[in-house]
This record gives sequence, C-alpha cells and structure tokens, in this order.
Amino acid sequence: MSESNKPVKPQLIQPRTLKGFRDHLPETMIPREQLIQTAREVYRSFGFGPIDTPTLEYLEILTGKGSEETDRQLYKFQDHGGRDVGMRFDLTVPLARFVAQHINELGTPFKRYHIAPVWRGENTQRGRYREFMQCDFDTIGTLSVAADIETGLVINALLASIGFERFTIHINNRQVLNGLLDKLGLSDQATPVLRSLDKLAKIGEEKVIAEMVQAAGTSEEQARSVLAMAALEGSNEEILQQLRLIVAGNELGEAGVDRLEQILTGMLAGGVPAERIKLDVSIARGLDYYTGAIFETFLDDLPDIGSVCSGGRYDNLAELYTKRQLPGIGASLGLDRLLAAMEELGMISNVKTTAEVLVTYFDKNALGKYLEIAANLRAAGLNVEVYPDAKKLGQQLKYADARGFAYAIIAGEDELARDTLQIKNLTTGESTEHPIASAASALSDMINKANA
RNA sequence: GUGGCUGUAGCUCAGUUGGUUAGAGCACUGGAUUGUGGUUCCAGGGGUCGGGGGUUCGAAUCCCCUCAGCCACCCCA
Repeated sequence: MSESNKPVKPQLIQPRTLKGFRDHLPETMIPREQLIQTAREVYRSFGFGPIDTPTLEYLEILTGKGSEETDRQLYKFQDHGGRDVGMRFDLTVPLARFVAQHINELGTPFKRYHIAPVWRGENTQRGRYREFMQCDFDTIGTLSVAADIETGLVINALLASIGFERFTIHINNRQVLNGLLDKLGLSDQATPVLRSLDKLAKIGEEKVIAEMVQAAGTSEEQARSVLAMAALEGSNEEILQQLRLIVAGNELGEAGVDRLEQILTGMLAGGVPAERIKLDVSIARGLDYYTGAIFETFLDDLPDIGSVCSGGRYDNLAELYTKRQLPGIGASLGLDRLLAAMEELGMISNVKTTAEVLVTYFDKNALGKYLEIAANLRAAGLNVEVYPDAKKLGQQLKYADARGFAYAIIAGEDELARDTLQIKNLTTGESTEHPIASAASALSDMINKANA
C-alpha cells in the first residue's frame, strides 16, 4: 500500500472543559440535588419563596460599586445588539436590582431564596471554581431583630436537616466592632481594619497587628485594642459582659451588644442548642457592606474547611438602584464546601442510581409483562428501572449491585406461569415470591420497614 | 492577576544516565457444562505519554510555548 492510499485520519476535537468549569456525573449530582432539595424544603418551611433572575445583566448593574477586583473577575462582553453585558458573579447584586424593580409588587417584608449558578473569572484552586452554585436566602425590608434571629434558626435547620449534628454558628455584630472603632477613633479605617481582623485565625495576632499598622494606618496600641476585643473568650454570657465594658459610653457599641444578646436569647428560644452558638467578635467577614449581625458556621469535625454557611445584615441593599431604603439580612449555604465535607465525613453513599428497584429482563418474550410490572410499581410511588437487554441474570444482578439498587424483581417463565414474581433484597440477598397483583404493596411495605 | 510545583490508560502510579512494538493495580467489557450479584480464575478493549514546536540518528525522558490541576499571595462584592 502506498502512502497516498492511507486513510485520512478524521481530525478529532479534544473533549475538554474550560478552566474552573466542571462536569458533574450522576454519582456527584445525586447528593448535590439532594442537598439542594433539603435546602429548598428548609427555606420553604420558614416561608421563603423562590425567585430567579437572568444569568446576564446590564454591565452597569453589576459594576455598580466598581472595585478593581470586580472588574478582574467579571465575565463581560457585548451582546449581538452591542449592549455591554456581564454574567452575575453573585446572587445579591441581582437581588438588589430585582427588589428595586419589583418592591411595589412584592411588598415588605420580602423573603426569598435563590439557588443558581454564578460565574467569577478568578484563579482556580481546590474548592474554588469559575462556575459554582450559590444557595442564598434573604429577608428584605425589616430591621427587626426577629429577622436576625430567624436567620440563625434557618442556618441551624439547614445543617441539621442535611444531617450534621456537630457544628457551631459563630455570631457577631458589626455594630459592636464599629462602636469600638468609633471609640478608638478608627471609624474611617473600618474597612481595612476589619479586613485584617478577619485574617486572625489564619495568620495570627502579630501579623494582624502589623498589617493593621501598615495597611490601615492604625497605631500599634489601637491595633492591640481591636485584637483584645476579638480575642475575648469564655461563655456567651461572659463575652457579652466583657463587651459591655469595652464599648461602654459608645452608643452604637452598646446598642450592638444589646442586639447581640437578643439574637442569642432568641435563637435559644427558637430551639437552637446552646452549644451550637458562639459569640465571636473576631469574625468580620471581609465584606464591608455588612452593618449588623454576622453569621459564620463551622463544622466541629472539619473546622479547617472554613465556614459552610455565612451571611449577615446590611442596611441598604438596593441603594444603587432605588431611593427607597431597603434593609435586609440573609445568608448563603456553601454547597461545594458542604459536599466536600460530607464526602470526607463519609456522609455520602455511593449510590449511582435514582431508582431503588431494577426489574430484570429475564424471559425475552415477556418484555410487555416487565413493563407492566414496572408501571404498577411506579404507580405505587417507587422509582423503577427495567433492564434493557435480556442478558444473563447474573450480569443484570451485577449491574444492579454496582449501581446500588436496593431491590431486584425477578420473573422468569416459572414465576410468570404462576402469575408471581420474586422480590430480591440486594442488601441481604433474600428473595421472596409474591403474586404480581400484590407485589407493589408488598415492596412498599418492605421499603417502609427498611427505612423505619 | 503574581509566584511556585505538577501533567504517562477512566482512577492511582511505574517507566533505570534519552535507545527498539510504553507497563502494573483498580475500574470497564466478555467468558468459566446455558434461572440469581458483591469472592476467585481467564481473556479483551482502552494511551500517538495534556497539546504544539524544537534539539537529536533516536524523546514519555532535554529546551521553548500553550492548556489544565494543585499550593501560596491577592480577593472572596
């Protein structure tokens, strides 16, 4: 064969995904969707309603605050009509626009949840992607401490419903910090001071002080005063007591401590176990738009993974878009972190099927019968898959086992002649024979018993 | 965005100072006297060594570029 007769290789396109963007296989999507479903149920149980907003917004909506960092991370381009547009990088800015636009239809208080992907063109790292889900809930239009308390209750309910028992909700109030900064004459440097303070756990006391002196222009003494407050330890009651002394004489600070106390007692009254709540003046979140309560939630068994649910109160959500003042409070569940934690803690089963029952395709002349059996089981509320090929039974069971099915239905010539089928429990290996007519209720009973 | 480390089958890796048809385990597919899985045994598919270019008689192995992953910084609205 000469060179020219060689078949031309088709030019394949290399299958790949963009940096920071991920595919999700069923085995990871199943727990992911379960988590989202749980969050949805918890949000709804408190009366939050679902909303959605467009992926793309006018660029000016997103760049409103216009920091350099925003510019660097924002995905932006011109659409076919020459409009400058950007992809949302969080759900809060779209919420602000949404609320400003619709508040008259919505009325206040307005409680919504929003579970949707956002995009940031930042450098990737473990757990940091360019496309990821946010899972937010917020209450807009009330300054009441009841909304602050409820935020804590929702956080508690979220984690408990997901299956965590050992976690701690750290609570702070920006007013306390601001009160102290006010007292120290550092009000104008609040943002850089708090940004440094937020790094306390990460880089240690001395470095934070150094950074405050250098970046925020405080004196070393001022920096130490801020640190002294952040380092307060003891029971929640003891911390409250010491805070009162520290901010004494400063109106803002005193009000902040009062508020903190109300949140604490409110959460206890709302059923949050005391050991899950920790007043922690050191958490400041890097975000300078928080003005009141701040929440961060850590898993006791995996504190290093960071906060899995964070949020806080902000005074004026929509000030860029409306003259109406709209205070709000809310928080966001860290979906990816939580899934990583659950994986690490062995809380995720390796079930790769969404159906619990596999109807085996045994007698190749009886497909119609199998489809009928499956339909009856589905009518009884079960998720059922019919194996598509009349392969050897052993292979079908192997498939069922590998995917994590709980039950297999086996009906060959013998059973069908008797109008019966076998229900095989794949966990125990036990097999029982039932009349086809009553199989659905028998199987439902078995599943209910197993779940009880 | 800056700096550093890494990149060999789906996964975890081996591959001697550059030398012939690139290997293992797991996973996958099929089989082991044709109605029952998770054990065992056998066989098989799958890689142009992330991609492109260069040095060389010869490169997975050296050099450059690029893409991707990880770590730190930055940042986390």
